[in-house]
Amino acid sequence: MALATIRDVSKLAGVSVATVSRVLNRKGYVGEKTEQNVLAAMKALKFRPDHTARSLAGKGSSTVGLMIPDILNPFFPEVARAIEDVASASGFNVMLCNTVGSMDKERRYLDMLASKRVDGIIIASYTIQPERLLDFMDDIPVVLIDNPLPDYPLISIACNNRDGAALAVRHLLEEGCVKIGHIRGPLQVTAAHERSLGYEEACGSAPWFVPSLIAQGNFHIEDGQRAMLELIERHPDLDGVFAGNDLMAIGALQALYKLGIQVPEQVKVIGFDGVALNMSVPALTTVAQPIYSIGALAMELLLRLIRGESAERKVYELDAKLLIRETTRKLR
Amino acid sequence: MALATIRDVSKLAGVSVATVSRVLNRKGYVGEKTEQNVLAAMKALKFRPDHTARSLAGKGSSTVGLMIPDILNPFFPEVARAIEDVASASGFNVMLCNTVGSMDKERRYLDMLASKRVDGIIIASYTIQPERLLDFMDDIPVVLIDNPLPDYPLISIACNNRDGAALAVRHLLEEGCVKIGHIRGPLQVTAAHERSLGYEEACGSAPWFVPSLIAQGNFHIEDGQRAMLELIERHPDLDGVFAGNDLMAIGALQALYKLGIQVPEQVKVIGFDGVALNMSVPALTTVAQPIYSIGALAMELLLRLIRGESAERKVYELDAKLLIRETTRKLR
DNA sequence: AATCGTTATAAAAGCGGTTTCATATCAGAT
DNA sequence: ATCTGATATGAAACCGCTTTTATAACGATT
Repeated sequence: MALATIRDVSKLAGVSVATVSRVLNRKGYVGEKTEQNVLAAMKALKFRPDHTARSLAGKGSSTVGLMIPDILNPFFPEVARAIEDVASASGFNVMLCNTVGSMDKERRYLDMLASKRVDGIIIASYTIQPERLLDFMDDIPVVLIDNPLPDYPLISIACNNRDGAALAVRHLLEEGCVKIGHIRGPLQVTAAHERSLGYEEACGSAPWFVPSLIAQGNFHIEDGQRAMLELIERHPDLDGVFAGNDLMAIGALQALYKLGIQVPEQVKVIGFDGVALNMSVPALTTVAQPIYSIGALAMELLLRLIRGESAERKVYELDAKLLIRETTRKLR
Repeated sequence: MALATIRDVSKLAGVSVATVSRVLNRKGYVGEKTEQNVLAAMKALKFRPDHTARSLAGKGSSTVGLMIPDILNPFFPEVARAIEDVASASGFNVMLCNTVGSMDKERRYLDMLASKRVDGIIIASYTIQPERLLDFMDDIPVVLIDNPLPDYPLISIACNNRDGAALAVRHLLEEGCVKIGHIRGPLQVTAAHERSLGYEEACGSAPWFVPSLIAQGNFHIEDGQRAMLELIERHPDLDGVFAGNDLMAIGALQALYKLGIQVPEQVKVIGFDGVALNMSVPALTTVAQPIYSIGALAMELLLRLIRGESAERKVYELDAKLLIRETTRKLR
């Protein structure tokens, strides 16, 4: 059974297609009885309007694109979840675009999304070129997440990385640390940079501070392991570590475990992100980004843009908050 | 600047729209010189064909739907990643549908996907009704993952849960365990059931076996914690635990940590799934599903169906494999 | 010289909706 | 009795692309 069209319905109901369309969209005048007939015909034929045709005819596609660098990074599923929740509540679908950080895939996806006439795009990217974006935005609204471009007239959502980082370091200080190292993220990522600024803000002027207390990694678990080993070698008297993200903090934890160093007794560890799954043992203290809120806000603002409502083009900054668990403070 | 249409191009190139379409699709006769003209016109107008119109006119949408219960469960991002990789390599897009396990959302999404004329659907669901699915499959090819429906003529991909579970328990036995508990997953999930069958297969006839060695949970970390506490209370002499998935194994680990019980010295723990991120300390021994392969195979088979190529409608079972890490065997 | 298969292109008919415009009815106002 | 505005409905154009059908030119066959 091929799917029924609006014309089939109109025939069965003995009305014109225009009338069926009106019923479909609850728009324009339709007689009480006519409406009933049409509705009945639809039911009888299992009519399901063709979105494709509908968007061709000028309505939107009710679809938004979500471009992220890597769905395996637990941060992004949570963002995706929020976006999907908000989108779905407004009758929108989400097209998933995993760019694996490749600029080429990014470009191809952008083209593809435009071809598919998506109504809007949410992008998390460390490599996107602002000019390409601005080109696009004439036709399709865009919202950026995670990595803002403050100097361009576009909407970005991110958390206050600098303040969050300072929060983390101050917590370590309050818990009694007197020599705190930092495992910072990739140099080109703004968020990583901001977090290291927060670290320096909180302890850069301490008498014990030296630049060699900072190691570097690419946000992966293995980087955290390696960096932790480096730090301990350089500073055996280290008693606190602030990692630029949770994954590297986990890596640090694993390295300390292998070295036989007790956490939190000998060294305290704090991460950044607060990804939903709290899987480590002992449980990782961290600075939690409001990940879900970031995603939800991004989608809400995108919806505003899509509907042509006003929305200020600026960087929306959300606060991170301290989540004290077991790697900085002994239980009981 | 509104986007250029095929008519704009035809006008600029001084040919008919049919010719432009032929150039676009490399199909039918087109003169050498004409083609050059058309190509030039396309470039000049930044022409980008409208996928919407194209699919209305009978071509596919080059889009597949991916329905999963929860993107926050780390199993699914990995599946999604695989599916996206394969899809994207063949010029397909993926529509993300997070059902949060709700049958209602499932139904709505299925409708939506059909309305959008997706070319195929990959579904992971514990609640889907086979009849609805069969209805659909006349129009749209479907591939199931994770939770097979063996009694229906459709393609499912899953791992051999029973053998994998037996593998896990035998590993514990080999490592010297003499009393092994099991934290099983949700009763209605086939995979969880299969895994508990594997457990019983491997040790159900051991002299020490009693049914109270089996606790139950819903695949979440907290369930693992609670179940572990139950088991230890019932059997203080327990020295091994096989959890039905990694999340519950992590929960078990956390519970043991709080009880001050050493892992793996006093109690050994093994999980199931092998999700990409190995975050626990000590690192979790587990039975790894070939998650990426499951996703990739699902998408490959779906592509075959879409292209009308032959594909056997059966359950494709992939082997799980033991991943020995630190929760069952002391390092060095 | 008549016939035929290739090659090259255009005109037009969809695909399944939306929307504009025209037409018709009917109740109330004048 | 006529006019007017609200209510109802249908015919047809249109969205941007694909595809079928028609037409024409051309070299090769017979």
